[in-house]
Amino acid sequence: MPISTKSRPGKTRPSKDTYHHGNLRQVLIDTTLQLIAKIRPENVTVRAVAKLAGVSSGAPFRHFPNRSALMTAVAEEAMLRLQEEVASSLKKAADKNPLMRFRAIGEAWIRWAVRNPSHFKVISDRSLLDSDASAAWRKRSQAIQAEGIRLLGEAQEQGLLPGVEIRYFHLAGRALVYGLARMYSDGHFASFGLDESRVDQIGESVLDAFFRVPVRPTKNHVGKPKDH
Amino acid sequence: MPISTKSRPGKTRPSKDTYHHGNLRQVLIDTTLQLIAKIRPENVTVRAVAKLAGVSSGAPFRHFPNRSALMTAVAEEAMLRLQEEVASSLKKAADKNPLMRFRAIGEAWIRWAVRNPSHFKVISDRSLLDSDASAAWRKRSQAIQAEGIRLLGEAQEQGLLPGVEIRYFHLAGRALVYGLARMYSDGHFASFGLDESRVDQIGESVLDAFFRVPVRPTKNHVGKPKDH
DNA sequence: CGGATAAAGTAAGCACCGCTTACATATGGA
DNA sequence: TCCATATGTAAGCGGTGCTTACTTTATCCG
Repeated sequence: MPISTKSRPGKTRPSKDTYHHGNLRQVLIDTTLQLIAKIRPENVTVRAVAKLAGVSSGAPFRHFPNRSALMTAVAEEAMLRLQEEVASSLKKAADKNPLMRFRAIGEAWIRWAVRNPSHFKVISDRSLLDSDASAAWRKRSQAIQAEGIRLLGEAQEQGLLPGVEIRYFHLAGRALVYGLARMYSDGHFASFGLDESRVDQIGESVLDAFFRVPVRPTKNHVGKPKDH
Repeated sequence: MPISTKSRPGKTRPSKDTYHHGNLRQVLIDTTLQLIAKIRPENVTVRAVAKLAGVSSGAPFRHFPNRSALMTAVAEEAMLRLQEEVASSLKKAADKNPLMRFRAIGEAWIRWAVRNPSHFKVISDRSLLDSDASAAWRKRSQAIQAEGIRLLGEAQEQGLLPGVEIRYFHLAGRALVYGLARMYSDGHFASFGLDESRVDQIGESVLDAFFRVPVRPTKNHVGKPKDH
């Protein structure tokens, strides 16, 4: 079980002693996440969210103009967490070369997608979201992109990427990481003979392949079975 | 406009002069594709398909047990086309080395996804499909996988992939291509500053980056504006 | 304070959805 | 020829997103 269901940014006091809820907006967001952890996000209904939150089926529409807006609010939280994960990953890799720090972004991406499957689902399936999403959403997403491109520029200056167009190398990295996370999320792993519980190690190996890190002969591929 | 809407495998004679339709099953599949070309597949309703095909809203359920089964039938056609595209791509690359033939599979994948967006959409969003899809579907998919791994094995024997684990190199290639196609399909290109009409050339450049093909100095990046 | 006003809840209902049931019609084999 | 079967229709069930009309509560200002 991911920790997604625990509320975070808001206080989430679902005390419904009074007629007015007090903090229904945040409670609805958290409740939606709770449901996405159990059933596919496209099957989450506003009515079910309202019921679980203990309000009438019309109440959510006082806080969100429509279902997509609710999902978009969830996506905003998701993107915030991704940005945090990326920042923490970059801090850990501060001493490494720019190419490896670029890789650290990819690792953070995969780690985030795996540990927050509910968040990832709602972000990756944009049909659930408002057509032009929120400004905050776009900003965070683009900040991560910009950092990646900056790092690749540094790498090229240091001669780490001879003859490579960084614009497309960046896009390739993004597509790689996004594609892998989505394959995991969509349950494609089984048809590739992959063990879902080893997704972290698989992610590392895939990045090794992308960055052409030579196979380490004594690499321990056992790994812990699961931690949840 | 993609050619997806043109019927192919069936004769598709939607003549509804008689009470009985004659070939409703195939007509429904083609009609579904027509609709997916216009609206998101998750918004395609059975009722709308039935109406467009000129039958009652209950008629489709004589041919498909549920909506997912209809979508799965569309996906089967899609996978058939993908396999054809891969086969043709491999035939053209017959004289090249195994690594470049592996790349040719990826090129076919992207080309297929771009030219048959309706098909791609229905295949990539597995939540629309029956949980365990069809046997034919899985078989075709796995045949393509097997060919890719075989080619990488050959490449390694010829020393073209020193120190790379082919299992993960294969997975990386698949994730790369799938991720790029999905980014295109989901409209992520705009937020990456990419021109959707140049997707073919972008795909080539991304594969260049993945395979570390050096930048060709005189590469003409102008290209035609659009052909549709 | 206290009362107007706005915010935020409820209940009921609309059109549409996937899917089922009961019935009507056509087809093809004995 | 006749009837079993395949395949269409019409009507309807429960569930959906969302709206409307109404009710209750919080807030703010004279």
